[in-house]
Amino acid sequence: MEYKPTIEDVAKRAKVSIATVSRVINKQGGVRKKTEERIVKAINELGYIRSAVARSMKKKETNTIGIIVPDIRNPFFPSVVSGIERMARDKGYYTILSSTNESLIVEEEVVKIFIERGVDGVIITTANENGNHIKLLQEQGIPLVAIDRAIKRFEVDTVLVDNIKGSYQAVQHLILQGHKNIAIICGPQNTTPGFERLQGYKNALEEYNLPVNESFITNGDFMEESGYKATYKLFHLPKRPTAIFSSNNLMSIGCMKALMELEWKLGEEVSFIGFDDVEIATFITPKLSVVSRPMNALGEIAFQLLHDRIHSKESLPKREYLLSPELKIRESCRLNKLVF
Amino acid sequence: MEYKPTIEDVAKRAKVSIATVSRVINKQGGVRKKTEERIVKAINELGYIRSAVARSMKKKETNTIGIIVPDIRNPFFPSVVSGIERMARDKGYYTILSSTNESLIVEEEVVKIFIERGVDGVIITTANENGNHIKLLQEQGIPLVAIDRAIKRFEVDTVLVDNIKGSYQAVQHLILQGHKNIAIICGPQNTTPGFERLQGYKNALEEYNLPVNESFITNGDFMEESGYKATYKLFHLPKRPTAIFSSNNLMSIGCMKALMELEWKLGEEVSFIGFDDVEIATFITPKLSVVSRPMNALGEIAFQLLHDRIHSKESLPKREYLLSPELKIRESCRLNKLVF
DNA sequence: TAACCAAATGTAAACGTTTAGATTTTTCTT
DNA sequence: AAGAAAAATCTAAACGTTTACATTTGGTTA
Repeated sequence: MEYKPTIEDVAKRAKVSIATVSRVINKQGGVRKKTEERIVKAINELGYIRSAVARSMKKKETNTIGIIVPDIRNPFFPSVVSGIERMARDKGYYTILSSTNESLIVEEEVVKIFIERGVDGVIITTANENGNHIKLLQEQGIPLVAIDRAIKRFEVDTVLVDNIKGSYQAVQHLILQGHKNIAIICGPQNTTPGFERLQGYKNALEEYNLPVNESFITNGDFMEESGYKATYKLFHLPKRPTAIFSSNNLMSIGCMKALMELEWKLGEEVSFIGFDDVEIATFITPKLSVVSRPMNALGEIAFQLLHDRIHSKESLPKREYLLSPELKIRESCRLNKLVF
Repeated sequence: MEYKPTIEDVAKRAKVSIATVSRVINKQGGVRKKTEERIVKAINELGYIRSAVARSMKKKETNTIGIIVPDIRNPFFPSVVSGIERMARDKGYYTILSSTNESLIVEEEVVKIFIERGVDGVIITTANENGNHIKLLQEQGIPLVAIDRAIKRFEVDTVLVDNIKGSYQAVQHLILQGHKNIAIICGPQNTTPGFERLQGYKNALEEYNLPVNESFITNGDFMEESGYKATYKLFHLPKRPTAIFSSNNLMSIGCMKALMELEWKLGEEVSFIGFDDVEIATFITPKLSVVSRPMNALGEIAFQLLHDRIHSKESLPKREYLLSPELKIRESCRLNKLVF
């Protein structure tokens, strides 16, 4: 059965006009019961399925929202996406998801495609805060919400986690355990989380009158490999740090791998705390302490904001959510023996 | 700039007909250089972006493929999806992804929506092999490829990993280490991987003339919790197994959590091997042995098959790929001391 | 039972493209 | 320079809906 019946076929078979068929498909009422039954019967007999494409064409809405994430393999994002998806499905929206691998170019392309496809809104964790594509989106009047990473140059609804607070607390915890030589594995400094987590680190040191040692600040790109390399670098420093704070989950994993290879004893020779919980955290001995984020909530709120904006007639003011991360103290931050 | 320019606006501005504009948008050639320049200029000045919706309407193709997975939070799927996506983007296709949480109902709904939206093809890991939705897809003539889980009732292109072989090898390895009391944590028996992995387990036992002990066969649903519970059950058996084979990654994690709580010594009192590699594998002591699958390849092949089918005029025969899993021996399968 | 009214149904245009076929323009040939 | 051939361009229909507005139907009232 290659032939796809259209609303016209249904109309003919039920001996009514296409307008009435449309009316029953869309449950608009105002159709005599008997006619409706006839139409429903025709629909079933023909196996008619209405074309969302034609509908979108006329209504100028697609009930689709685009989601852009930098890396679908980072478990943080599936969790967020999962939150978005559940809410969206509930409201009759569907999601089209793209992972850009942190590529600015791919991200711009994806946005372009999303616009072509007429998405009703976009939720983005941008790899490219300053890109031209954000402007494009705004020019088209397409609602946008930024998640996890802010977009400062534009007025955009935003839902973030308090990175500064999170990393401040993490580093503070380390300090209170007596650590003075605390290293950080940074994320990219042109992203909100990368930048802010370094900021929180610095704030904590300053607060406790600890000097900032530039050699303890290592660069990473939120990928596992970079956490691994950074750890090696730290290990080979003339004066090693006694504690490491990693700016994200993947880099934490890389860091752990390096630690094992180097036989740099976690919890004894070096304490550790990471941003974002990781599956391995509770399987490593000692168990990893982490800053954990409410990922599902992040997604749900993001969709809610977007949905509001899609359906609001007047233009809403910019709204910002700042969720609190939670410090999960486990076992990887030990008292620094050197203190005593 | 709320107003969206159409092809007609471009045509007016460039003083040509919409047909010529269409020709340059689609790079079909046969347009004088000077005219083309004028048109391109007009496009840029107006910020024209062609409507994919209108285009799809006319061309009856959306350049979209639908992907259905049972659980986006299982890291196996992001990896597969990532493979699909990369290939797809390369060929100008976009993906719309839905995670069904193993729900048959959600899966049927999603398929319905995909059809409405006119996807050009579907890649599915079904939670519901026998569902009516598969038939629907076929009736509509929408190309379909099944991945990871077969759909036996219908003629469907399929790309699987050899589950029987994988679990056979895993269990064989355990047997060769001297284990006779080997337990399995099963997946749902109405899915290909769930069923086949049990089959491979049984085959191995039979091959080596070992009896099948029903109490060693525990039921799981591929979710972490069920692996956890199954392990507890095994632990409290009057006669404990000396080795456990877990049918998937999430259940392996659950199993590990239980092992730790129960202080059931991994590698000493109980050996372990799991289907699918997991992040935690190399962080646990002893390191977990696993059956690992080529996830990216899975996705890439699946897309390739789908793409072929979308573009082939004649109807292709059913094609099946069976990829080989790889046994990664690490440390969690020790010689069974009871042997000696 | 005629006239009227509300409810039900129908008509036709519009949404923004693509494309077959018609027409015009340019180029080539002699 | 005229005519033919080739190239460029245009016209108009079609894709499958939704919807404003027009028309018909059936029921109610006087």
